[in-house]
Amino acid sequence: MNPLNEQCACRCIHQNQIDAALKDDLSDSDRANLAALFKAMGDPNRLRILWALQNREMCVCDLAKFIGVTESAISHQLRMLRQLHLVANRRQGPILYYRLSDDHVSALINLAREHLHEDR
Amino acid sequence: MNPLNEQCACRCIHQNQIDAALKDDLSDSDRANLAALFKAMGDPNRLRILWALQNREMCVCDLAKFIGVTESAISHQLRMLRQLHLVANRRQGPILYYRLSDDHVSALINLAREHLHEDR
DNA sequence: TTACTATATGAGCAAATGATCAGATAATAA
DNA sequence: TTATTATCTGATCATTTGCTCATATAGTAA
Repeated sequence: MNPLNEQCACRCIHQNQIDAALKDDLSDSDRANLAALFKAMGDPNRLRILWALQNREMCVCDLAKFIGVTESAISHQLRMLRQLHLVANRRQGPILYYRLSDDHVSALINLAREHLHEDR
Repeated sequence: MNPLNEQCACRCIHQNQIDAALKDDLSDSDRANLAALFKAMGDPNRLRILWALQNREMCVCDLAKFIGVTESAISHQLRMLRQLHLVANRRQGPILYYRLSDDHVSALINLAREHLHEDR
């Protein structure tokens, strides 16, 4: 053992730190759900959709033209965003108007922008 | 034109909404950087790393054992997290101790957890 | 210098992702 | 009913991702 106690038997492990990390680790479901949420926001096109919906409702074909992909692609993306409760919609005749489902979405985006724009 | 003005020449577009969305759209770099940030947090293993680093510094081999992957895998992930300014490190001898680089990371995770756990 | 250890890097590959296309479904109107 | 329109779904495919393995680099000590 060296005096700093920085080494260990099996390839440098600080076992107490590992045990502590395991003890307050995220639950399986929290981990999966959190990752799914961030992953959903981690695609440029989905992020653009969310950003645009901060200021207005939009229908599928509006979003398709806005992003520049097929309506099918938008519909697939909106399904994911719906399942994660990031967007909600209302029907008016044959048209579905999409909006952000709550304030957390905007808050997350703006917090992330703060991180990006902070001085270093 | 129907009375609700819900239709349009080319497949249901509300052109004014699209124009407005384009006008206040994210810049290319903001969009890319924001998406990269969320995408980085959108992987279960990277999220576990960030979560663990909220409460303690950890070295590469600690994290490898904690997550259950090779040190190489951890090193690759930490490089990404470093480049996005999500983690920082300090060297003590041959060992690099990693930590969260600022409070935004925790804030983002906790805000996302609020979203997940809210009543619906 | 050499030996040893912690971390980083590049190649390669299986799995996941995000798009398109074709076709299904749901709502409106004739 | 049928026709039309908006949206959704499933199949498919090129690209991206995240891992492991082998190797390179950097720091410490003899």
